[in-house]
Amino acid sequence: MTIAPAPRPDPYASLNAEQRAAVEHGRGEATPGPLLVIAGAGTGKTMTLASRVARLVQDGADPNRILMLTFSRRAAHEMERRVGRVLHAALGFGATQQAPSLPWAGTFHSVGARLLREYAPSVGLSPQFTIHDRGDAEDLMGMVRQEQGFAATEKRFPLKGTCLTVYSRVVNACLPVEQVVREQHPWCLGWEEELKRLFRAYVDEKQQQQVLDYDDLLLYWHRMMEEPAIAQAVGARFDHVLVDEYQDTNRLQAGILLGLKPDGRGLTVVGDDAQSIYAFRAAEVRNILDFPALFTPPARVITLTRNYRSTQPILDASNAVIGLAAERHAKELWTDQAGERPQLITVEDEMRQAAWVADAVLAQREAGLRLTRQAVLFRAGHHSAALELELTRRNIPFVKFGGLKFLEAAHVKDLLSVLRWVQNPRSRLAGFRVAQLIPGIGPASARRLLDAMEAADDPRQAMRAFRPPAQAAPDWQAWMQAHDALCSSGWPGDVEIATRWYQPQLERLHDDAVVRLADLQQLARIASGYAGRERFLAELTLDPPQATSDESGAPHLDEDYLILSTMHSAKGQEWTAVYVLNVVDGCIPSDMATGRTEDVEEERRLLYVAMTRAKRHLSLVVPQRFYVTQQGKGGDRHLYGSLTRFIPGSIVRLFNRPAMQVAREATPAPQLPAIDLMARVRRSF
DNA sequence: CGGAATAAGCTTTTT
DNA sequence: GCTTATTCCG
Repeated sequence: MTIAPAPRPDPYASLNAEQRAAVEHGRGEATPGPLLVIAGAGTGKTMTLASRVARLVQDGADPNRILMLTFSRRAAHEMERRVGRVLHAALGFGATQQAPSLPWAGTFHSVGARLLREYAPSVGLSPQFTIHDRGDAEDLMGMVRQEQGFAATEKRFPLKGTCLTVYSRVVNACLPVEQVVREQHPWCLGWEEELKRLFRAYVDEKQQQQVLDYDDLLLYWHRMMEEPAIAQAVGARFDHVLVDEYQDTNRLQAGILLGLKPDGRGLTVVGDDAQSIYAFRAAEVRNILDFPALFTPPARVITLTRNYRSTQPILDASNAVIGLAAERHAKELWTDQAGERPQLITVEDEMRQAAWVADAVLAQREAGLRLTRQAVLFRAGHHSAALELELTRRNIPFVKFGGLKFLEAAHVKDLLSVLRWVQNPRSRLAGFRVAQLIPGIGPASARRLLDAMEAADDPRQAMRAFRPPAQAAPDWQAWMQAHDALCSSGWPGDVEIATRWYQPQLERLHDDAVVRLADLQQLARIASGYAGRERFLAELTLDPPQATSDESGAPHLDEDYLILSTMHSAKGQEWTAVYVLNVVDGCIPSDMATGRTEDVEEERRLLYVAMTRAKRHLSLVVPQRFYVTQQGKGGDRHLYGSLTRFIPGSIVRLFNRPAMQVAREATPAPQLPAIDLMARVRRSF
C-alpha cells in the first residue's frame, strides 16, 4: 500500500505578525544580526523559537552547526520535540521519515560538559573528569571544611551548605567574596578570610580529584572562551546560537555567549523579564534588559504580547499582580478568549486546603478534564505534604516535580559512589564514602587509604597494597574482589556487581533494606538505558530523573495522574486547571525572602509565573491557619496567615471569592469529607 | 580506632 | 522531622 503525499500545510501559517517577524529575522542574510525576543507568558515562545530553527534549516542551515541552549533539561527535550515537528511539516516528510535532529541542543551545563571534555587536552583538564552534583559538592566542601579545622572553631563557622552557597554565588555572579557575604549572608561577616582560604582548598581538592561541580562547567567554559584562539575555534563551529529563558542566565553565561559571538551575528535570545525567578542562583535580569545595547548596531527587539494560553479574566488578574512590580519591561498580555474569573478560596487550615483541592480536582475530572491537564503548584517542596496524604488516602494518582530527589537517598548515593570510585580512583569523596561502608573501616582508616592512593602514581595499585585493620580483613577482601570485577566487567553488568557487593552493607545499615533495594533495581533499569558507565555517571548528574512519585509506586505512563509541582519547576508548562497552594504571606513571599526588596520582587514574579500557567481554571487557596515547623525554640506552632501582599484590595475584585468558607467555620457539626459517591462507585468498575 | 548513642542545630527555589 | 558534632563504650 502506498501513502499518498499529504497536502503540505504551511507550518508557519498560524504565526501572528510579531512571531513571524521573529521567525524570519535576517532571512536572506548570511549571518543575521543579534535578535532579542521578549515573549510574555503563553505567547507562543517555544513555537516561535522552534519555527525559527526550522526556518533556518529549511533555508539551508546545517543542524549540526546550530547551538540551542535552554535553561532546563525538560525545556531542551520540549524544544527538540517541537523543532522536529515543525521541521517535519515544513520539509513535507512522510510519516516514517525522521526530521533532522539538533545534536547541539541542551542546557548550558550539559553543553559545557561536552565541550570541556572535547577540549580538555588543550586546556590541561583531564578528559576523565567526573561531575559533582549539589550533594557531592556539599560533602566535599564539608570534608575540606573539616580538614582545614573550621569545624571546631570557637564561634560557629558557617555550615558546609552555606559555604557552598557563598562559593557558588561568587563564581556565578563573578563577585568578590566580601561583597557576596555583605549582601547575601551578612551573618557570616567576619569570616571572609577563612572562607577564601576554604574556597582555595576546595578548588585545589577538586582539581586534585579531577572533578568538576556544576559551577565549574560554566566557569571553565567561560575561562576557556577568554582565550581568543579557542573562543574563535568554538564560535566558528556554530552558525546560529539560540538561547531560551534568557532572563535566567547569569553573568558567566552571558560572558560565554559573548565569547562565542562577539559581534552578536547569528545570536538569538528569548525571554521574559517578568518571569525571572532564579536570582537566588545568580541569574541576572540585567542580561536581558541590557542585551540590545551590547552590540553596534543594537540588537533588534521583538515583543510578543498576544497570549494564546489563558482566558482574559486570568490574564487580568495576572497582569494586575505583575503590574505592581517595581521595575519591569512594560507589557500587557491580551487574548480574545473569554472565561470565568479566577477563584480566591479561603479555607481554615492546610487539611481543609488539601480536602478542597482534592474535591475540586475530582469535580473537574467528572466534568471531563483528565488529571494530567490539572496541576497543583506550591512555593516549597514540603508545602504539598498534607495534600499528598489526602491524595493517597483517596487513591488519586499523582506525580511530583521538584522537591525530594531519588539521587539524594543515601543508598543510591552509596551505589553511585562505588561506580564513580571505580571510574575515577582519584575521587576522594566517592572513596571516602565507599571505604566507610566496609565494616571495621571508619574515618581514620579511610583517610589512610585515600592518602596512600592520592600519593601513588597508580591509585588502583595503592588500593590493592592497602593493609586494612585486622578485623576488617575479610570484608576488605570482599570489596577488592568486587572492585577488580568492576574494573574488568562490561556495562550494564557493573550495576549488578556493585549491588551484589553492596546488598549486605545495605541490610546491615538500614532496617528498610527491602524498600531501598527496590530503588537500586530501579537504578539498574535506568542504567541499562545508557551506553556505558562513564556516560551514565556523567549524564545522570546533569539529567537526573525529574519526577518522584509517592511510595505506593510510580503510576504507569498510560495512566492518568495529577501533577504536583513547585512553582519553579512549573516554568514553561501549562495546564487547563491550576491550583496554587498557600497563597499567604510567609509562603509567598516566603518568609526566607522578605529581607530585601529584590527578593520580594522575585517572589512576586514567581506568583505571576504560577498564575499564568493556567489555561481556563485558576484557583488560589488561602489557608487561614497553617503549621510551621521552624525556629526550633517553641517547637511547632500555628501561624495565622493573611492573604499574600501581592494581592491587595485593589486586585482582589478580579477574583471570585465563594462564601463557602464562612459556612464551614460557622457549622459546629464535625467536618465530613465531601465525596462524590456516584463517581466512586463508577470508578470501581 | 571504630561505631553507637546522645545532644544540638536547621529547614526555598535548581543546574 | 533530619543532619551534624560530641561523647562514651567496646
